[in-house]
Amino acid sequence: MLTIERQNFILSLLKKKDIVTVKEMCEVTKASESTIRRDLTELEKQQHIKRVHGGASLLKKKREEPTLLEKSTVNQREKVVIAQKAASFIEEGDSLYLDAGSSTLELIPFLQNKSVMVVTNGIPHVQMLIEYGIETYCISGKAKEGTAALVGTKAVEAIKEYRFDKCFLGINGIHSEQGLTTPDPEEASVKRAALSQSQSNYVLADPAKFGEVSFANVADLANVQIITTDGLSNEQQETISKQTTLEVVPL
Amino acid sequence: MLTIERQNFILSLLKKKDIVTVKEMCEVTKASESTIRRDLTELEKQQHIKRVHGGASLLKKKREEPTLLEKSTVNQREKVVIAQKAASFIEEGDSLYLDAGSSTLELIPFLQNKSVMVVTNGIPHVQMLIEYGIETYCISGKAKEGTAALVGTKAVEAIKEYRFDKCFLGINGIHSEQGLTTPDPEEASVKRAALSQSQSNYVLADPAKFGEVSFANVADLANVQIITTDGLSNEQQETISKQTTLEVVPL
DNA sequence: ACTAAAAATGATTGACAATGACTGTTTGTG
DNA sequence: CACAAACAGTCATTGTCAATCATTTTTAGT
Repeated sequence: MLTIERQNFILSLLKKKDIVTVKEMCEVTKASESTIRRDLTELEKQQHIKRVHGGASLLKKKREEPTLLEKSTVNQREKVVIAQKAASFIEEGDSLYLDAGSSTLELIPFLQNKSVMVVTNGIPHVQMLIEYGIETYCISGKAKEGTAALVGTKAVEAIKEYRFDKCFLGINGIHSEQGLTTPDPEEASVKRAALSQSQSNYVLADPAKFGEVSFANVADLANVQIITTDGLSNEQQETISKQTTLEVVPL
Repeated sequence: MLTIERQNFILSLLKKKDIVTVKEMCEVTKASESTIRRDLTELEKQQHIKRVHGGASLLKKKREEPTLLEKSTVNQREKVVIAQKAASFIEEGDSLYLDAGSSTLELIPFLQNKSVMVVTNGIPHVQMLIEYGIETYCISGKAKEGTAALVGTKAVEAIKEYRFDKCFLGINGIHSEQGLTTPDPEEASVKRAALSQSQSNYVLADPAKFGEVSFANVADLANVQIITTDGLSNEQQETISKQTTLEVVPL
């Protein structure tokens, strides 16, 4: 069995089983313990797995994120409606921050002919913005696999060099006590930086995000206005409304 | 069995089996190991397969119907050949700068599994780099319509925060007296900044660029190594060679 | 049809990568 | 603390690789 073949095999095992021991891997691949260990070392270096005493587990288990493409088909209609509402807040001459992610991507078509200035950390966003002829600035940072978002210290620093009239964020979890949360701490820092540089802050979120809690905290609900479609329970709607402005758009 | 016949056979094997060893290929084609290796080398050069220790696997197929990435088939072959030569200078662990533009884009497939670190100012480059699983950093800057390059003061500043082992540039004009030139002064500044932060500098240019002069000067010929395909007059070749290293790759 | 040049092939080689066995050390558990 | 499992490091062996050369096959020119 070839090296790469074996390593892929280990990865596929992990996808099914969450945690696999070294012994198990030796048996199924017919390779020696040494070899398996070397594979694990390498796979860990490539950030694919996390080694634990006795075996290995997938790096991103609880903090799993669908890629941008997967996201883009689900809730498409909702996203467009939300984006349209968000766009209604934008005024001529505004300087905006667009967070990476599929929700904010839908906002871009509504910016055409608005003479706004946009800063973003999303690679697909930059592409789309210039296609629409919008004045676009991209911040620096490390490009994240999957979502094509720019993150890291340099990203945070770069954001601090701008001031925004309005900031539009996507988010994974909205919770009355835990506030706004997202799976990746790196992305959370970037979002936080953007918030701090902006006058008004908007969060674009479909109803499924409410009540959810992800790993990394971004901010309190009080700091932002939330735009969503209807589909919330009255109870949820009331709890959130106590803490911040909640815009509910009919589908 | 004819050469082409055999190579097609190898490809068909791969489509079924994902990974095929050299030994297997020898058996089914009745060819020697040497011959199979030569086939593999060639198929890899044509970007059809990816060699792994002990065999070969198909190159990632997820980009079968690309958009603007694979646009002009004009000079496509030239660009690939030049890119391949350029890639041969890259060593394990290098930190690289990839200038925006289509020439350097062709370099990316050759970086797969090379454990390099790449900084770029090209938006399509970032996209492609992360698709290939390469550690990628994007600099900040204003996004230029048309080329999707990041330029401006912020871009220049951002570049100065890195050091590169090697820097790969595209260029519009190469002239024995006017040096390297490009139409946009903004882009020229960015290129210059990249050059100043890098140990070794390479310019990727097809023969049509020689003798041309654009508006903004980037650097003198002496500062860079030029990689091109044949198609230059002896006179041109001689003049340039006096000033700098000229790598001429056969088509 | 004949011959020289070019291309393809198979065998060989030294360099290098991958492997499995073995070592002593570290880590978790009772 | 003791003990076994898991670990990283080293070594000899094996497998794989690119480079080279001699031989055969194909192509081109006369």
